[in-house]
Amino acid sequence: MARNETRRRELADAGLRVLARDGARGLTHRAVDGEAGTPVGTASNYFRSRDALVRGLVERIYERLTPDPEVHAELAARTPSRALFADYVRDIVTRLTAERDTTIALFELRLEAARRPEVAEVMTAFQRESFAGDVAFYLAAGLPGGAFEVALFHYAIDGLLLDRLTTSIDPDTSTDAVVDALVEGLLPGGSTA
Amino acid sequence: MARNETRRRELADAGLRVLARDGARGLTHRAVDGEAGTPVGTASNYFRSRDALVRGLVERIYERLTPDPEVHAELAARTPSRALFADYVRDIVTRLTAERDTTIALFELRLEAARRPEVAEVMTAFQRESFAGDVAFYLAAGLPGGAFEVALFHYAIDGLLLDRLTTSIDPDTSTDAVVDALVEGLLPGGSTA
DNA sequence: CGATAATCACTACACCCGTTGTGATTGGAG
DNA sequence: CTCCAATCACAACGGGTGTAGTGATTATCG
Repeated sequence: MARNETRRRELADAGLRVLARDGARGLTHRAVDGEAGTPVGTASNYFRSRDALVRGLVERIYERLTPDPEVHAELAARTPSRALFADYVRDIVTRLTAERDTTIALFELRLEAARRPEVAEVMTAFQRESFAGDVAFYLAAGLPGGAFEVALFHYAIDGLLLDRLTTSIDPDTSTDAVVDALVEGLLPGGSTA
Repeated sequence: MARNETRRRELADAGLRVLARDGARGLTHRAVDGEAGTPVGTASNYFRSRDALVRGLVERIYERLTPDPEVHAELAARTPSRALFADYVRDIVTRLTAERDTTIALFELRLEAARRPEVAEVMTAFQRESFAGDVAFYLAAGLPGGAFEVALFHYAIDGLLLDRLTTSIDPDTSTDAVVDALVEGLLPGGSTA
């Protein structure tokens, strides 16, 4: 009997929903079964321990958040420019805001990584890869600077997402306007209004 | 017998340490007692339920993170300028980085606020107040713009702190350099290198 | 100084969780 | 078709957790 990867994914997705909705405290084997609609014990069969469950969730996030190659290709085909990069950033923000559960779960796992080295390991790999991709795109767009500038964007966007997904200090401001302002300010060579 | 506020604070501080070290999952009455060195049952006496405990932690954070009036006054006495604001931001980042436990606990509570309205209430009050203070300082420094620009800083700095306190994408870059670049870019009227 | 009320240490209970084990079921290889 | 190995559903247990309750202690006030 083949390893049932589909069901494993479903369970992991259910786990991410639970993690987003109920927090680390609510993430239990039984809760995952409840969310996935599987009989009690199923999650426990697929992820033999709670650590294994968390690791499974990180790997699933890794799978879900790697950028869509189509969108990526489409963007890469366009003429490199400042506006192109703005679109790139906006796409990321839109996607992560839409996938609220995944993004909140991601924040939970980042905090978990601060405590558990094994989680940190998978997490670091994911972040580094994602970061490297962003830098590559940035350079391909012919923009000045490099890793340092992209890191600035990462910080700002993480903070923006956290604000948007939790208690916001400025809920009335359009998210796009914020992204535009960030691109304007953090990209070298911007207007200085 | 008077309400023992000192002990209540000690318990809350212990709770914040536990929350930072073990996460929401590890935050239990008994763990708080263990951390505080008080007999089992003490935390449960002071915070009658787990919800009450969490609320107590938020209130304690509120207490601990309100800016030091001395430092604030000292800064306010200086000539308003771009460099002054940079120092202001740097002070905040330094303080929050040093108080690692508190800051991580704060992130935990922000995620918790996304789930529990009662936590969100206290959290919103705290953030709004802190934000208003920053805006006031920003305006007093005679800098162009206002709430919108300060919000940008908030996002960027939250993201920076999260990066610094968990798995960093760019651990070798100096935090001060990042802050400088943010001030340079996000403050209207900066150089455009 | 005595009354009073809250703190404090400690106990007890019901509940839930992680983990492990055990047959029944299932689908593919020989 | 037959056998085999992995999946699956389910049960059980040891441990930890939230919560409430109970006297003893102690500080404060009339």
